[in-house]
Amino acid sequence: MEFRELDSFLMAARIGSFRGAARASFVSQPSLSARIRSLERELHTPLFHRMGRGVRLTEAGEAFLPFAERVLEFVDKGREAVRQTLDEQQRTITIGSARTIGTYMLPPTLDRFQRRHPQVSARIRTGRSTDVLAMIVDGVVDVGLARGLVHPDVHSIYLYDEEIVLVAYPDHPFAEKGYARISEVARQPLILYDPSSTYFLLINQACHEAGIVPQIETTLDSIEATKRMVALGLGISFLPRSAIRGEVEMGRLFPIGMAEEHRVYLPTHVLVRRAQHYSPPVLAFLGLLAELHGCDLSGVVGKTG
Amino acid sequence: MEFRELDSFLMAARIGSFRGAARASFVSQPSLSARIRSLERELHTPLFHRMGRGVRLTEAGEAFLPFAERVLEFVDKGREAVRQTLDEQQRTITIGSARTIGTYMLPPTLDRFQRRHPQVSARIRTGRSTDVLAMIVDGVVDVGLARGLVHPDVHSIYLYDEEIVLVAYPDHPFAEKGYARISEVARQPLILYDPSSTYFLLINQACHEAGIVPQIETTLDSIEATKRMVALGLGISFLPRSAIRGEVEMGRLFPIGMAEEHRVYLPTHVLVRRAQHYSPPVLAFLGLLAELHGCDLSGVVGKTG
DNA sequence: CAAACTGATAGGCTATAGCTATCGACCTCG
DNA sequence: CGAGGTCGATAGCTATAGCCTATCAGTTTG
Repeated sequence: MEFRELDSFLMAARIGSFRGAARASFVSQPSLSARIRSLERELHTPLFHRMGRGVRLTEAGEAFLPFAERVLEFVDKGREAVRQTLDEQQRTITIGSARTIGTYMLPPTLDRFQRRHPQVSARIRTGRSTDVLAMIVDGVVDVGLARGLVHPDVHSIYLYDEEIVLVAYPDHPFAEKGYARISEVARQPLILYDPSSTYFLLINQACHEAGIVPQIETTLDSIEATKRMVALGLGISFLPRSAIRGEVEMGRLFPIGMAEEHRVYLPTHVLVRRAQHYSPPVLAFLGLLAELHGCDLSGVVGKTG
Repeated sequence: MEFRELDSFLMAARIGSFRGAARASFVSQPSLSARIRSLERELHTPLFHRMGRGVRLTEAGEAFLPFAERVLEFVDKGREAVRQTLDEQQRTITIGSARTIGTYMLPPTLDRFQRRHPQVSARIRTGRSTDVLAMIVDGVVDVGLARGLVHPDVHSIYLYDEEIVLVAYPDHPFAEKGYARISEVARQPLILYDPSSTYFLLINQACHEAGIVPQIETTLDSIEATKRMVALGLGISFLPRSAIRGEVEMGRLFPIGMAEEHRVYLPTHVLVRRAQHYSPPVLAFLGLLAELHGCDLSGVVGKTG
């Protein structure tokens, strides 16, 4: 069965004549006759009564008609669905962001992006780095901001290191000194958030390498809540430097310096699904990131030109 | 767009590899690739991400998938609908019959038909001759039994003449004589049925030709009721000979002879829609009629062999 | 690092869908 | 009643679209 056969069938049924249908379909009458004949042969029954003047549907033709119509109707709907998807792709970008990693970097970046591409609307989903990877793999989001993760279907491009700094309240002894040694940290009550996150893992790792066992007083699930608890003097914490800028300026939190070898860095990567084609908003967003952080995207978007 | 393209698209989407889909579709991998490429070109967008190993649907492909599925689904349903129609055509015949003309001839004919073709079920619709013609034209019935009518799309084949006989009750003076003259009929109260039927028209015509004005006492809409009224002695009537056989044998009605030139004959024809192909039951029914009445069907069914 | 996958590409063959020209049947109109 | 204008079917030709095999380039895997 061929679409042109269905087309000719419907046209002939509507017009009531092969010649007329052929004229309307811009084919010769023998061609249209052949199409109908082919369809009839496939269905093992005539679809039209050929009379002196014009043709008339047989019962079988009458029965087939609505299905032929719906077939072509669904082809049209499919075309339209693809068209809409493309349209939407031109105007939307969906970004997945790990909370610690992308949350404080994303707003200014996004602000800049939307200034440059005002017609593009962005949707943000947050989660842990592994969740972001899953979102990328599942196609739920177009790009992800997370720590570097290895997956055969995902490109992971390094952007920058987020420094995790020791933070105390302004009256804390560390704040007065302005720095602390790692051994001293072990004796202080620590407030950390999201024990399943990369951030948590890195801090534990750093402590372990320094041979100390941190005294974890509290864990909670929000950076903002952690900042407030530190500000209230309930303990000290490790937090991303970009997350505490405002509080430091207002004098409510105080960053504590540490020896070079004990500094903790959280690497931020941008993740995209391996594909040949990326939508214009995705390409623009990746371009902006490359521009801001000086990273190399040639291995990702350079593949097809 | 072509069906084989949709087929290949669905297969590749399901299997996740062009090579595998090609194997499953019994075509070469380049052919399947070409089909997909053609579809993508028509939709102005890639439908698959080609990765090192296998392929993965793009968003557009994901959007198109359900429509492609439904298109093929409706093709199948259309095929099935045609198949069912054919099946039913093999087992059913729908007959339209004019009440006066076919009612008393039809039951024995149909009985004979069903004895010969026990698997065929028959549906009967009744009406006046003009109604039967309309049923034929509309395709509501396969064959019609009516008076001969002219319509460009309808074959009308003469079967036999139904004699309309004068009928009286056994004690009537005509019955004692056994015959009557047309002038005598004019002085008798007449009971006729269905003033819009061909039967009524013919009787009026016969009276007019004989120069008499019939004294129509009663008209009603049923032959059976007419027979009962005649039997009760309320008047005399003209009725089809085949319609009164039973009552005559039982001595409740008496047929009155008339002069040759005043006899009324109602010609019975079989009507079929002009078509090249008739279902086996229709052909069998027409064949039975030809056999019973010795008529010639070569102009109807002989067209295609 | 070789072997075994993946899909893309090139070249050649062939089946087919299209065309024009014509035929036979039917209807219409002078 | 015959000429002309419909109708769909048929025949013969041609261009092309779709298929195949062979091969290439890249990726994954043992």
